[in-house]
Amino acid sequence: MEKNEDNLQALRHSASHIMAQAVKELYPDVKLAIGPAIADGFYYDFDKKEPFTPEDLEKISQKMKEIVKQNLKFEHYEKPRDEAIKYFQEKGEKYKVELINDLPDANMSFYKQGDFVDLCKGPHVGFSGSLKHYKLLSIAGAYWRGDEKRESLQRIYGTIFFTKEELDKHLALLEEAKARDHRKLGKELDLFSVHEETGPGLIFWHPKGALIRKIIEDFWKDEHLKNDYQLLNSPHIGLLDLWKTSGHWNFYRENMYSPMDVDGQDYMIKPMNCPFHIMVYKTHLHSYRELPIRYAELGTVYRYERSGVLHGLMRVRGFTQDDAHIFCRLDQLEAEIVSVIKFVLFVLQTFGFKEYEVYVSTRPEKYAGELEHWEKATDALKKALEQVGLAYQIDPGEGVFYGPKIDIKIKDCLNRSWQCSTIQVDFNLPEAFKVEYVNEESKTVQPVMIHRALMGSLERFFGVLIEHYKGAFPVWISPVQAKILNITDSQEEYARKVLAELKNIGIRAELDARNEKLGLKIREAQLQKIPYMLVIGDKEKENGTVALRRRNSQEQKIMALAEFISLAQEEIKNKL
RNA sequence: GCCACCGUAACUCAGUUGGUAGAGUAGCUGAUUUGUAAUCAGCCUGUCGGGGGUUCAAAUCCCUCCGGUGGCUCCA
Repeated sequence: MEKNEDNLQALRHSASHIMAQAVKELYPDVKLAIGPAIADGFYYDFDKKEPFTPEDLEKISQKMKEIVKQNLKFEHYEKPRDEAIKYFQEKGEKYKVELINDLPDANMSFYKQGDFVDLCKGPHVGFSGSLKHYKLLSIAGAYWRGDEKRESLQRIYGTIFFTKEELDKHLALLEEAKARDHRKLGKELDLFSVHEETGPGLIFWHPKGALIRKIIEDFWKDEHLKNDYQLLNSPHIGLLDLWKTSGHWNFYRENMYSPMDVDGQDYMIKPMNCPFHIMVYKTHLHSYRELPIRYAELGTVYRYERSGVLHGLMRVRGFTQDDAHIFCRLDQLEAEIVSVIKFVLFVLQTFGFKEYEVYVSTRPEKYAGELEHWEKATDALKKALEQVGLAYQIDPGEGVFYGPKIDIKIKDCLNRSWQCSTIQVDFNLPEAFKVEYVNEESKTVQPVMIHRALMGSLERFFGVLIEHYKGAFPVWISPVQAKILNITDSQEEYARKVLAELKNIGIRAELDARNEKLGLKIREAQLQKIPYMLVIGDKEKENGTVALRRRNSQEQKIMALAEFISLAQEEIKNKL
């Protein structure tokens, strides 16, 4: 059999059936839900009273082995729907009956291997004998049809490949992902923490993390000023009425915290920055000549997230968006979106992210504003993407309540994607807040608003950055760029001079002057993933040199201090 | 929020069928002045996540709350 992608899907789908067969043989009372192939494996959902244990997984895996050995044929056949319903009703498979009831076809497609029969449109591999290189990975809860009001099922995840090598490679990838986990590295590199005492989903940036954040923020602000944005700062709370006007109270309440009483008035902690930027805009009457007006802010927002979804820096309850709101004329919309897309790509590429997945999300069921506006805005987003030459997919119904959006997911070095950047068109807020400008004919007109975030949130972006680089940040971002390691006390004075000189020209350097052996100092600097280690012994002291060792090689290079400085400056300038 | 699992020293983890806790690292003290990934010795460290219960006795069993993990759902 050929080993192309489609066949891999068939292989995985078949593995899911074999797993279901094994489960049915071991636990006959289990009811079957669904079991598809997914991106890197397969799963099957079961309705079983007692929870599956890790030991069960082992048993199921063994049973699967037996089934594979029997080399059963996957047989395809069809049954008329009433017969199919009757068949599953008799077997007590209520989920299958429900599935059939929702299918339009007159005949139902079945697959059978050995005594195991499943409703399934296929395709499958020919024989169970091909299912050799699999592994069951985890047990998880899942709702029937993804609906939390319905039955809670147990899902078993697994993965399978055609060859042992591919399976091993995939398992190694999972290990590698564990080693890169930003929560683990965040602790090891002392970057951030969360505390039970302060509440989940609230991030504490430690000195090294906060320093990285400052570097990111400085870069961000400088680039925004270069790109004709103006920087704002707005408060963290505001009157509830504002959020009623904006529509958030109607459409976004489940993500907002409860109001707090201040002098008898209800205040909200902000989940978004947009209404505040509108306040600034509205302090003046604006001419069409001024547009587009671009307000940018690193705005910290708080949103209620269900406890089960919180995850390190990736999903939190308080975060800082690298937000901006652009007020422009309708005829400027497309060009403005184009320049935002270009800006996004520039920023992402600077941080080393070169691959993306782009989505255009269209109108959701709960929405504000007029249909005609939605269409215009969606159209502008698509056209802008086409103009920049970015391929995109449509995400139907996934837009925000006030307008359609472009989401750019970045792919990290393990090919995992993370949603960070977002560009959203909004006709609703200008209407709600009566945002205006004066046109050529001296008439007041409503501008269009674009909400956009390039990195999304500093927290998530930081998390992705940590995992992408495995904590070994490029020199320009590294909190400590150079560690000076003297061998004995007698070079300490020279080492201090080196330190002062590096600091003086803006290189972030530290001196490890402890009375320890060089091996230990190297080891610790290495574990902290510091890009430059500068060893200083008697020879270096006498000659005014440093012995450079980089974190990514064992090789040492002796050079004049001035030479190291220009080398480092060059790499920092080029954001390597 | 829901399902499952987990929560022992600052960190990583041991702790047999219930008999009130241990190892490495870190920290502190001292010795050592060391040339590219761990020098040696000594010392210190805990309401075993919180509360309640069962028991003569609970880190271990039960209940409950909090927090974490993997998913579901949702999202920057």
